[in-house]
Amino acid sequence: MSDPPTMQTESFAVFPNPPPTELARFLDIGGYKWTAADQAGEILDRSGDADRVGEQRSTWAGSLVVVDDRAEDAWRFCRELRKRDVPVEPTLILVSGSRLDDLVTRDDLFDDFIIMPFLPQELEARLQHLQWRAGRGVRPELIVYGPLSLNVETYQAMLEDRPLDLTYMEYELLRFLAASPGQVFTREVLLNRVWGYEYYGGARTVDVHIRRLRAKMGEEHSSLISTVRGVGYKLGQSRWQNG
Amino acid sequence: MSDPPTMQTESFAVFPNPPPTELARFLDIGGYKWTAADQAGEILDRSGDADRVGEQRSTWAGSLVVVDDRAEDAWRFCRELRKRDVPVEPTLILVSGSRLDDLVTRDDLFDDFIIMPFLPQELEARLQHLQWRAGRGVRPELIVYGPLSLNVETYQAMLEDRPLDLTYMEYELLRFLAASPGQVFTREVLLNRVWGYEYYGGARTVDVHIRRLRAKMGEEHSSLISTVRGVGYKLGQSRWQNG
DNA sequence: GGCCGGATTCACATGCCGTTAACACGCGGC
DNA sequence: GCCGCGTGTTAACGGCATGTGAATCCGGCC
Repeated sequence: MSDPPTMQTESFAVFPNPPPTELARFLDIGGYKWTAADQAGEILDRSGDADRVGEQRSTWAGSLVVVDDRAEDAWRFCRELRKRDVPVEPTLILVSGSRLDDLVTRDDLFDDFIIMPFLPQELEARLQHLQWRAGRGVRPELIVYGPLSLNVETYQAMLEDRPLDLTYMEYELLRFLAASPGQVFTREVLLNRVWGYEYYGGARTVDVHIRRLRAKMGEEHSSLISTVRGVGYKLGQSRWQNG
Repeated sequence: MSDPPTMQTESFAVFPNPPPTELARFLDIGGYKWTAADQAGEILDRSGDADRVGEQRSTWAGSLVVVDDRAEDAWRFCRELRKRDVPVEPTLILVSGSRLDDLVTRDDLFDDFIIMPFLPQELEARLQHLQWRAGRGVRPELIVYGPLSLNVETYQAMLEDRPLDLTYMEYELLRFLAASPGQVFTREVLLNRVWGYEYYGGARTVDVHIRRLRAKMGEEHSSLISTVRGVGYKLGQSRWQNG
């Protein structure tokens, strides 16, 4: 039936190794997984061979190829990737303005390109659009804390790979807490930020919703939300406290 | 009127009218044929009707849409073009850096984009690459999700190999949902994206169309569209593993 | 140990919100 | 013009999420 939300073990293949710092920074900050290589072989070896033991078999979200100094190597890299049946697509080319002419007659080797130096927002948008074209949709926006993960787009919550079905208010409250794990929020703050600034209700309302959340989380995880007596609630324990 | 019979008079549809001078200059210098318009209707009228006398029937190489001041109009332009059976594709968006955010969640409306102000060489390369892609027919015309499949070109919907006959609005709504399976859309978003930004109507309208869709899908498949209480609707199950 | 403030738990009333049916309007065809 | 159809609106219904009050429990403090 409907496939589970693809747990992103998918990573991007990046040429060259090491990639330009601005690219590495972008990928790391954006939370993308990536693997750099100088030879297409290194990538392809890691793809197939499920029988290879002890090593994680990777699937690929696409490839990012920098065409600059080592232009010939870069294009060879692309050509290699396209040859194999293991799709490491889509391919996005990062090209310096002076090498724009390299693109002509090579349309078959890439799916999109971007000029360096690039705006992070532009690269973000291009990657997203490529993913969309590939039928993968936008990569899910997830809030993860320990065993808990919230998919903001589908309004789904998972606890240790089991779905948690929450009501609207429960979800909103949990999402707010999970957005700042470890931070304590007073009931008043929670009422303002989750229920809305114009909301005037008793402070007990928060208590009850916390209670319902804990109940749905089950006994073993109910302590994920901890009470700070006299103050309010927070998600998770502070590390320095008692331990 | 005296073009050689083999000569296609393909030109680019351009929004808005008049386009920014830098774009007009680029097109003229590059020897591209183009026609600017403010309404998609002007473009579409010029497409069909071969019997229309004294007026040149045009075929289109693609469309160039500037998203800047009149962003809403621009997106409506794109949407109109995508709806019709007359393909005015591929679509390239020219967007100012400050409006890059407009691109997210609109992946279905364009094939590529470029940031203004642009390098002529970059636009040249993008147009060429788009043409190359178009020749290969890369654009997917089938949307498939589980037992449901939509043929975007023929406006036909199938459910478990049985044809579903849907009205126009029903089809548009279902297509929009199916384009991002699992993602929840509020009624407001659906009204904006499916009915159009200029549409102001009651939110109940969405409910009723969802109801009609579910009815036509039959009892066994009506759960394909799931309700997220307090939020909106989405395509796909609320829980993906047995439950 | 007793007192007290605060947190937890339970039960219940309320009203929001999704569902559904029925109707009104506009448009195109016969 | 009439009729059928696609579409949007309105209203009634009903379920369930939500909020509230009260009882109970717990932890800290004198």
